[in-house]
Amino acid sequence: MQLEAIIQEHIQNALKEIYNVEENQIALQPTKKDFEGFYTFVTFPYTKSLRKPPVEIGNAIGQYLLEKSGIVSSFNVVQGFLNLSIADEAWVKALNELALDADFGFWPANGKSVMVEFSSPNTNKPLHLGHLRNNFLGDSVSRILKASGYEVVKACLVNDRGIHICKSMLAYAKLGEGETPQSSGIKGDHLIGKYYVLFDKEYKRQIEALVAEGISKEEAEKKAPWMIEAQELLRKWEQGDSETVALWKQMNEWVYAGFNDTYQKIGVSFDKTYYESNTYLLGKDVVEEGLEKGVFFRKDDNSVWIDLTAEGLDQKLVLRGDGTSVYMTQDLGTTDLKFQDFHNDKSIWVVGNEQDYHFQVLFAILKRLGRTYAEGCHHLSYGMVDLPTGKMKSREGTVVDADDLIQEMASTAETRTRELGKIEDFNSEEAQQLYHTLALGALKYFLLKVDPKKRMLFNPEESVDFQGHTGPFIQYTYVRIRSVMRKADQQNIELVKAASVVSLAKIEQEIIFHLADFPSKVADAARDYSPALISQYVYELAKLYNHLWAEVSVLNEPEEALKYFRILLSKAVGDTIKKSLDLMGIGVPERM
RNA sequence: GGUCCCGUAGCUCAGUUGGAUAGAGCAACAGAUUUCUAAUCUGUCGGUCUUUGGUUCGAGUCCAAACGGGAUCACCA
Repeated sequence: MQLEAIIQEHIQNALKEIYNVEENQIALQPTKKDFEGFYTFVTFPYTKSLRKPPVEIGNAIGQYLLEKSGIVSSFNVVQGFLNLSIADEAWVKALNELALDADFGFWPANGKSVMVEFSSPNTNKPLHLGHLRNNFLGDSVSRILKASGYEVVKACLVNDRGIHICKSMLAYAKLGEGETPQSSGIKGDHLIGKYYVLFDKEYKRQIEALVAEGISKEEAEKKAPWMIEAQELLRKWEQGDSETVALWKQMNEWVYAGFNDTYQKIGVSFDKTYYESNTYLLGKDVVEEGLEKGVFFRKDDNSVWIDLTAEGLDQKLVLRGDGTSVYMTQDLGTTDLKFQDFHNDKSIWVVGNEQDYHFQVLFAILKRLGRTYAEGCHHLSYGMVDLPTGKMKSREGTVVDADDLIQEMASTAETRTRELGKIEDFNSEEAQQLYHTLALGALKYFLLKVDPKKRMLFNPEESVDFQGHTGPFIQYTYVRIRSVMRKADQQNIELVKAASVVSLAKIEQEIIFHLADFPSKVADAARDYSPALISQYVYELAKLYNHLWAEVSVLNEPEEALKYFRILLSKAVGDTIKKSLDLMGIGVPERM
């Protein structure tokens, strides 16, 4: 049983026995650094009902805990704050319980399932920094939900059709001259992205030319020859024109080869992939259903709408007058499909905050339609990643490309590692593996440590660091621990329960206190869909351990019992760091 | 203009759901290595928590308004 739970139970009993008050929610908080103790119970809320001064209540409960709890070693009362210190035997007992439990921090299956949809790339351009935030968030949230007891389905909806794809196709057909990833040596997704940029360049030139002839900009955007041709291409694709479809398939193959490479590099995978080319016609039956139920209505031009003004939203189009789909139509269809496929209790969409409104509307419609799964739907909205130079735009080529960035980080890791010269016995493959682990650790940690809903600024010059509050800092702490564990192993020291005779330093108590908090942190992170909570937790843990490291020695401790205790403590910290980083999709090296 | 999100140290961010004297990292400066990995540790410097009201024993946290930044309000996806 957890220390916190034990104390809470005793406080409950104390309130009952001393004041005859039944209280089922006892809130404890960590004691502030400047005060003596670990757990603090605030008595202010009880002063009114008990009609006693806060200090008196604190003293009475403190005295009770001291006598009856068996784990409170001393207490002090400051104003209405009852601060409790814990006996060393209780700390050691807590460590013994958590250190030897391989599943510590993970919650048992709760019988519920959740789908996390993320990544959802467009097939006309390679992944950039913004996509990385999406991918890392989705992957990490999936891991966190799994650790908290859910069965998780990771889904990806590939946006593989539409006018944007046709733009790349058109530019390629006009200018490609048969270029292939093989012939050019360019990665497939980058090759397609190149033609997307080329389209945009030419398109802009055509607009300017038309404007120069006196046509309005708006008109020019519609009348530019390449735009007309791209739209023609889309029509042909929808009609199944064999030549168009063949080109589309060819270019898709290249893009997927490129994507798979990147996904593998960043360690992201999916359980189910949906392709929009298969699902874009779905949803029309939902529109029919909505019309029958009177949820939707038809306007004179035959278009179908929903009126959501009662929910504080607007009227929203769900089907065009000519009977063709819009984004919302498709999403209604795919959401039904996803539910039919997996019957998930919850469904999470990891999508940027520019689509907040879309999801508000989608969820409102699902409720109106009486979908049973509507309650479990959640949009995990995250802010953009901005550059010092402004926004990233694929069309204009002003993006931080994902592959380039990872490459750059790996070479920074290499430079740094070489300077330190600690892995000279590594072979080339081992070294490359290490640089990759460090590069991704730094990048993932950097993108995940910030609250998802905040937009973040990425300064390539200084943002991603290897020192301080970073992934490599935490990886380094793990490496130190592994070094100790290897040496302990060489000395044939077995990992056993620590004896309770040892007298602990404050920092050792603090570490156990922090370790004991891990399971509830996992639960919090799952509840809030926030990897940032895990990142804060593991950073704090690494800092505490480094503090211990500077203060005492593990293996050179002369007192045997204390030495074994510290080895066990080190193991527990190492395991918890590894688990935490794994929840963020970050790997740990043995040495660095 | 309507709606939503954000505003904390020079910079990047925490702040455990309303608790004590608001914390980290970076940057700057000063120290620590005969000892388990110094990608580390210790210290100094740095604050009108955007502003003004309100709620109460108590507000960075909750409510209202204003100001500043962003997103969105397409028969694009």
